[in-house]
Amino acid sequence: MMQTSNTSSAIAAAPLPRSFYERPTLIVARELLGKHLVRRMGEVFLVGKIVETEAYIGQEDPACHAARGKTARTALMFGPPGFAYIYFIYGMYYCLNAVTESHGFPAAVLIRAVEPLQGVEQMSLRRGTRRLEGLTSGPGKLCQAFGLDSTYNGADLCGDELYICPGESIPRAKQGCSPRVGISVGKEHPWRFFVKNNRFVSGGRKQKRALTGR
DNA sequence: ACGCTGATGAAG
DNA sequence: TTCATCAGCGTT
Repeated sequence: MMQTSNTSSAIAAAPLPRSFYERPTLIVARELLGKHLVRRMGEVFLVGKIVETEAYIGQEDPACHAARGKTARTALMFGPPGFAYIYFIYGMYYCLNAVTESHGFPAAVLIRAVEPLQGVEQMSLRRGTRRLEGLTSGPGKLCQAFGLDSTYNGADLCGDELYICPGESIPRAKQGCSPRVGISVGKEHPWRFFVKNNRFVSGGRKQKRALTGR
């Protein structure tokens, strides 16, 4: 049976079914809040509760990577739902998305932040910091903490290495939404979702500045 | 406010 | 082939 230790107690939950992802992206983005992102390395588990997401929806959404059509990079977004789309950005970071909607319609949910639940030591080592807050509060940070890079691009989120399973359900009243972070187009859509008053939500630089009034 | 860093895709 | 752009982060 599965080993049990302080750092890697077994996760009994099964991955969300593919049908979870094969729905309107805004619904998936909201419902992913509270779910558990899991990376399994043998008997060691890294687990985080998703607390911030963003929806990128189709070729009509100018901020969506697939807005200018299907390319080698964006082909995964056009494929079947429930797979990981991981891209490299700003020369240093990776970002994790879950492909949504039906095969042929390009859309995905960016996982922007998680609350560390399990494997904190591993995450701290990869991140090079001991500070719990800030360990996974951002799309680049969480990929670094979870050790996710382009080798996981296309990974099946319904598989057993990198997957998302039911955690808790976040009631609508505890969800917040806002425009998406760090984009220059498509700002009119409030397609960023987060768990209110959760300290692991990134917010992004502009939003932090906005909160402090600068 | 900037430097870091490299893939991407549009322009030529 | 060059070039601006970039769904970010850390330091200043």
